[in-house]
Amino acid sequence: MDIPTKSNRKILVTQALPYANAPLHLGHILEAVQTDIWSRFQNLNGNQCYFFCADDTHGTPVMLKAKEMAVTPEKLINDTFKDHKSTYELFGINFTNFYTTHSDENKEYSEKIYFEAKKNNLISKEIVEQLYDENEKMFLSDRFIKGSCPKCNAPDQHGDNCGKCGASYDVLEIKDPISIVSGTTPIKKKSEHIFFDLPQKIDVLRNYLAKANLQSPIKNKLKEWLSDDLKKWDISRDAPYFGFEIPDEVNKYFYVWVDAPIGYIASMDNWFKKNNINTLDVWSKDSEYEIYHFIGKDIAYFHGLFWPALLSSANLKLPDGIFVHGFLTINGEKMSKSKGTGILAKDFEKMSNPELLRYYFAAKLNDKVEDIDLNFEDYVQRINSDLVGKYLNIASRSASFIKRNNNQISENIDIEFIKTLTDEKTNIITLYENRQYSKLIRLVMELADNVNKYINDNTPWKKDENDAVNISSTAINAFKILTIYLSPVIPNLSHEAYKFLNLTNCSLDDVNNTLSGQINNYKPLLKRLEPLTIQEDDDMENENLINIDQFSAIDLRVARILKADHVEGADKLLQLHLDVGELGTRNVFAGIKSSYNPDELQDKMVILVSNLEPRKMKFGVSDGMVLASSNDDGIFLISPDEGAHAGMKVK
RNA sequence: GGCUAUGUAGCUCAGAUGGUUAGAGCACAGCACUCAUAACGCUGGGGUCGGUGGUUCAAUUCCACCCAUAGCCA
Repeated sequence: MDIPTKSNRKILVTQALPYANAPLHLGHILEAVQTDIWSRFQNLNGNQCYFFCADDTHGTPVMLKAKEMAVTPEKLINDTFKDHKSTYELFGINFTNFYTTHSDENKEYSEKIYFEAKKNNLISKEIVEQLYDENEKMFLSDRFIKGSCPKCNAPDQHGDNCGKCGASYDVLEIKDPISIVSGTTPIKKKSEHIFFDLPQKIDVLRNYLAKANLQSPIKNKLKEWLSDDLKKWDISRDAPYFGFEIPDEVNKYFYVWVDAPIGYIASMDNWFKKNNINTLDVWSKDSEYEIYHFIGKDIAYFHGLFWPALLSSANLKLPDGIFVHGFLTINGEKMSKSKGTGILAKDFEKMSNPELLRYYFAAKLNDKVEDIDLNFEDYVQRINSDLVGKYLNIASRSASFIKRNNNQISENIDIEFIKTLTDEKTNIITLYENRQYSKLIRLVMELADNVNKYINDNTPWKKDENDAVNISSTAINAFKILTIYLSPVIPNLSHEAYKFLNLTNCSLDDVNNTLSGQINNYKPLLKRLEPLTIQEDDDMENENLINIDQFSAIDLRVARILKADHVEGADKLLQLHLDVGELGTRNVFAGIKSSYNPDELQDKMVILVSNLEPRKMKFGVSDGMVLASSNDDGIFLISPDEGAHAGMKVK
């Protein structure tokens, strides 16, 4: 499906909202760069394009993360907001507005859309039975449950499917379920949930699929989902839940996936209000705006089905297109914190210039749903040979001749040669428009090769000064054109290049103008890169600083070992019965068998982490942890000085 | 387990709706140049296009199965 190429289009783009429980990683940046390049290109090409985003702040993971950090969810999302915003700035992401889903605007639009859906008979209620954590007084979604597979009995399996035998099951069927949140055994409990009647929207969705600008694999996937049994969508969560309360209900909250996409509208509304644009006009069915969402393949379901259905239920405009990209891998590996391959976006700055990562991503991005690999060796080669060796080299090698001419550009240039570059403008536009950035980069670099060849063939160093200046001026004009072509990808470098050329920001139309007057002395805009290494994080300790509240959250107690026993079948464990004074007695399994005999432990005083979540083990539940220091030499229990008695707090 | 996508030179990727010797950039080798950040230019080596079988006069391109990777579903 072709995007219209008329000019003066009004376009709104969004990227997926980053979740507010963690810093951004490079995968977030991949999407931001893809979207930002597209948005910058649209403006470069004379359209009005606005780019909106927000932090996605609601839901259980934020709530639990805040609890873990011993702060309020509001504090967590405020801090994360600042962090996300500054990280995006580092990579030159040029949002029109970066907002938050925890906002008045979002509440307003969530309620508005919900009421419309209700008015249109799309809302119903059903009783749902779920696992419930009595300790935390909360219902548990599948991801917060572990237990044994009901088919093969494999222990420690996730809520809805078994990693051992591949079986899938309802979370209620899992054997010996444990709440990951509290470590206790949940009970089954019923409660009323609110549902959105997705099946009623099937024709709308079919029609949408036929008309919208979607990549064919995504279209097929959505079709497949549509022809499966569409079920009603559970849009409520019971308290406690960090989110918006559902109006006219008691203790019911909107599921985060309801108000997250509505956050696109809220972010726009927040900015529109200050700029005299009517949000409902923009989102009306006969809107003059085009709306596109850039997302990762993991959330195609929500954006392709739920979101249009939700919008349609409130009679709003459906997005003109959804552009889906694949995941980012690093040096061929999936990003994973434990393997150390999940690079935080902020840490990348310590390794290399973020602007150059934009170029690298552009050189690999296309309109497909394929994963993209960031390979460090490839990255260095690519930057050095493309940007330094080809593109910037044109300016570098031409500038010296112009300098001898008092930096005066000649207007007597090789028009025919310049035409070979300006002739590519429509191709450049098409490639940007269709998000075929990798082809675009290849094309621009081919042009840069041609310019270098042109200089080589014309040997200005062998010519008299007049000819040399003409040849070099031709090359500098070519450099200007290439700079304009690349400017959505490398805005900062382009800006520096414009300064060298004595230009202010250029639009795509400016490729047809020739330079005149003086330019400035050329200073290398980029040095060749050395091979990249993942830095051992010097700031690691800083990053991991905890505050006093977090430390206070750990309840350390002096405990006396009443009795220690061997545990049958355990290689490393001893079972300890502890007297913890006012807290009573505790059963703890400690991995100290290699260094201690049970009888030498009797009456020994130790330090207990008393509020550690209980851990269910094969041999029973371990309720706490005793502190010990260890290395290859052995394990050494930590004891208080004489005089301390069981139950005393340690701080 | 079912379905989908991907698998092309050391690396990153184009491409072929089946048809003479499969392409580019980088890396590598040789030559040349000296304006430029040991940059640039020219030439060259390098691939049985994931594997096996089938359809066909002809397949890397179509079909089946298999393997690897990614994803979706139950």
